[in-house]
Amino acid sequence: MKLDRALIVGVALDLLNEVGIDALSTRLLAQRLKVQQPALYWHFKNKRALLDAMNEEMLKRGHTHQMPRSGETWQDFVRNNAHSFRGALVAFRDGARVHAGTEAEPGELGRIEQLLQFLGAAGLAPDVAMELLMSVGRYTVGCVLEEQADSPIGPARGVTLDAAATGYPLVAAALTRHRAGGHEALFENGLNLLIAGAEVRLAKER
Amino acid sequence: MKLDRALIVGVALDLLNEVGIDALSTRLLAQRLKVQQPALYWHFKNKRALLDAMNEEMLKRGHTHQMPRSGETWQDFVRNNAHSFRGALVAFRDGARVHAGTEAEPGELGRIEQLLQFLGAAGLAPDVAMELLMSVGRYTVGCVLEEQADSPIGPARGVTLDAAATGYPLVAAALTRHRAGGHEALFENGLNLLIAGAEVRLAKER
DNA sequence: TTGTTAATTTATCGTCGATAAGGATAGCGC
DNA sequence: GCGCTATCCTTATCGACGATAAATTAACAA
Repeated sequence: MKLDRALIVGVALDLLNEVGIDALSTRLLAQRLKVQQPALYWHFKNKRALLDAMNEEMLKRGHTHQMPRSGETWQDFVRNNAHSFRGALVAFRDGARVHAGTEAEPGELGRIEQLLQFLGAAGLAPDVAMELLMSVGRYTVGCVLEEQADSPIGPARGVTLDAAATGYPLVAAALTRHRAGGHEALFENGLNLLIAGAEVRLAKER
Repeated sequence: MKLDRALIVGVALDLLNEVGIDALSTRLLAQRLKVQQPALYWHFKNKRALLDAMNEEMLKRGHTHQMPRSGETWQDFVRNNAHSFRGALVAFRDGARVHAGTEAEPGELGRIEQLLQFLGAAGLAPDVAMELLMSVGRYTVGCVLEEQADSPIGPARGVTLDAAATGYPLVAAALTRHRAGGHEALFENGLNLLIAGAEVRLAKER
């Protein structure tokens, strides 16, 4: 079987889900590809480049809602866009850590220009819109990073936390409410705060 | 010179600022301490434990505003608290990456209980207050992570980005506005969105 | 058939985190 | 003062990692 970048990235993503980013070595990946380790360096100049490509593929597969759809309000777009981004990161083990290591490339500028245009039509000045998008992006990465950080295996952590919360009634109350919604609900909540905050800023500036 | 945990952590933090987290090896640290590398393993069971201790010290030094001060509104507290947290992370090179690797320890529960009590007095239900605090925390980590990610050396990146933005008037406009405030203003902006969002949620639930 | 380019293997480097085993040092009962 | 013990550090070494150099094979054009 002949190698190429797409195949390597695909298998690397599979492997990422199996072993996590800390155990994802070039040697293990090469073994899975039935190839010697240095072969990878023909297709990628170093591991960082491979991880960048994995990040790109991850987003390409999962981040489907990059542009506003027809009839979408700006609030809905920001919300859907953020969920799409989060979904892409959550879809892979340690997805957020893979993403966080990459440097924001230019080339996305055309898309961003269109977004600023869309949000501008709704009354958001370019800088305000940009700030909102960046805030949501950073919030999203922060959320998924923490979400994927805990519980190497098993939900033991949650139990321990609940037990420790005994004696702290308010914390306990808040925790049980959280347990219901899970990570996604928690994410949605902060996202709503950001959007609501942008709404009042928009209302004030009119 | 005799070693102890505090000395090791202190020198490790100095070294972190000099070389960054990727080059911070146990060997380099040991050399700086005029000691052989395995000596560190008497005081810390592994490197993870050392990084945890560095994180703890980092927050202890910089995160000074953990509890509300007298006369502080809940909005001011959340804002000040977040700035204090951010300040602690920004104070060290790769501070956010050091922090992001650590797992949220229990033991902070007592403090959180007090915070929920304080925010509760302002009308925020325990779960709402908790969600706000967590959202702000994750947003903060996401922000600093990205802020510390770019520009290994020099502001070359900003220039390249500006150049690339030519032809995208809205992006260019937003960028120049950002250049003025820098990372801190950008952080403050998203923080204000979160707080404003929480305000409207509070107003609605009354 | 020969020459050339692309793709991979073999061999090896230097560095890393970590462990095992032993030596040194200091305190302390006796 | 002697020996016991716990603490703290050194020496030696391991296996795994990312990466490079050089030799080798495969593919294909002239």
